[in-house]
Amino acid sequence: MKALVLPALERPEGMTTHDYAFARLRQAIMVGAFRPGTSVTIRGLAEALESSPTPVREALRQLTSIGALHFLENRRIVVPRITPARFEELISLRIVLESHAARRAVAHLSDRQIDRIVAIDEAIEAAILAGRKAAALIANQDFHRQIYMANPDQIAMPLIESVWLQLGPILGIAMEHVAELYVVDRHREAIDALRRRDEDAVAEAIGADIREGIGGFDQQAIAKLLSLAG
Amino acid sequence: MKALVLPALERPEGMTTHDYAFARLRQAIMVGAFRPGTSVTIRGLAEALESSPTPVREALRQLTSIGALHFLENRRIVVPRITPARFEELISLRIVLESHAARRAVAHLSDRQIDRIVAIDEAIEAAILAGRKAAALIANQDFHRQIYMANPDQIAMPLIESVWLQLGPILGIAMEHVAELYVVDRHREAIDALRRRDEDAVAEAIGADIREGIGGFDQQAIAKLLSLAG
DNA sequence: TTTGTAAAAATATGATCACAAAATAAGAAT
DNA sequence: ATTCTTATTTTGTGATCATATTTTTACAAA
Repeated sequence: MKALVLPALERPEGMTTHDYAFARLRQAIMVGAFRPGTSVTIRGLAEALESSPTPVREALRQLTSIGALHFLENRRIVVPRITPARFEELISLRIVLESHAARRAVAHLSDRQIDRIVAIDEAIEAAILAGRKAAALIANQDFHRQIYMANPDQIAMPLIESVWLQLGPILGIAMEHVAELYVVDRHREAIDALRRRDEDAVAEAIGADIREGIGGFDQQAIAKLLSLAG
Repeated sequence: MKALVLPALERPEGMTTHDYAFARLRQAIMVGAFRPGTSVTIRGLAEALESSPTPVREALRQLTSIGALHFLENRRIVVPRITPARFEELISLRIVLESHAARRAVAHLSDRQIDRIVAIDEAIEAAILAGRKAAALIANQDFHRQIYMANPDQIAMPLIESVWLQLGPILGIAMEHVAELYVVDRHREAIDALRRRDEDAVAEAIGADIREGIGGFDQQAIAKLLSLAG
């Protein structure tokens, strides 16, 4: 049993052990730290997190509720495997959910907020140029999140993050096998549409961004990645 | 502290205490057994379920992950309140998610499966005529679920159920204040479209079903319901 | 080598308990 | 009566432990 290492994460003062375990495990999955098919144990993670089974088990149960992990009938806990068909489903769900969320956020975005989103986009490009893959991924998610969250009554964000989590493990593999990031994104187009408050154009740009970005790997490349993940 | 009663639910042999607690609480929320704003306690539910805090807390944590409950900063656990704006967001999300899920299920539905869906639709009408509101609600959900689940690689169902759960408490209130159910549904139209394997028509019918069904209460009626829920 | 069986180890589960935080109740001061 | 303070009760949190299930290992039989 090799010792388990999780990506570091700051623990704010006053945060409960459970909340910290959940946040840290969630981030680990989100950035692809676990490979598909990996099995984890409650005790093992409790040790890695320097706590006890109880709060860890609660965190794991939550993660299964949002599709990030699977409890098998055996009571084994595994990182879900992804088939090409499942991958395609996830991407199409992203497109539907996020173009919808983007459209409904447009009316609530102030110029100030758009400026901040532009700054995030610049951070993404800087991270890509520096080869900081995980940082680029996080910043890219933040770009999308800042748009969708502008809608104060927004409901979709947790669902979208659930899809992101389910894509996490495959992203991890993709990052391993892609030497340099040449991310094609439509962020500029989305920003221009936001500035014009053009809801249709925003929805279209976000949809295209997803389709041509992570979802844009051709089927052959995906199949190869997924076979490596087996 | 009045004793808490939960809708009954059969417990399959071999089901863990945690799974049972989750299933029962989930169903209770889904059929509107809890009013918005209600606060629950771990110990109280453990007593009602004749178990201990540990498995109940795990179930509650899962339910918060899918938006069915809220852990406040106070550490109090409450059934979320719903504003008119939130309600509208939920309905629009249902439309987007479910018409998408329905469209992608069409190609996988066999004639046999469609026959079963027709049978469910008849069960819905029977329940409505008999005034069995909760049964009608459950059957209606089953109608939708059977369609979406026909897609074997389907990912959206858990997200859709999350939205259903968030609508549960308002449905409970609606059921209390509507003497007789006169549910307008587009199920026949959806079934006809399924038989023709017409994806666009199926998506359209499902969208209309949601829009004109639960979502079809006019804004004034919703506002009244929501004020009662406060 | 392969297959089947039994012992051992590892693991998930759920109840319990000590502790901390929060809410409630009770009483005093204004 | 109202407000503030204090004491009591209630409640969430997290560690621990006994138990049951599962997995792994060890070993015998084919």
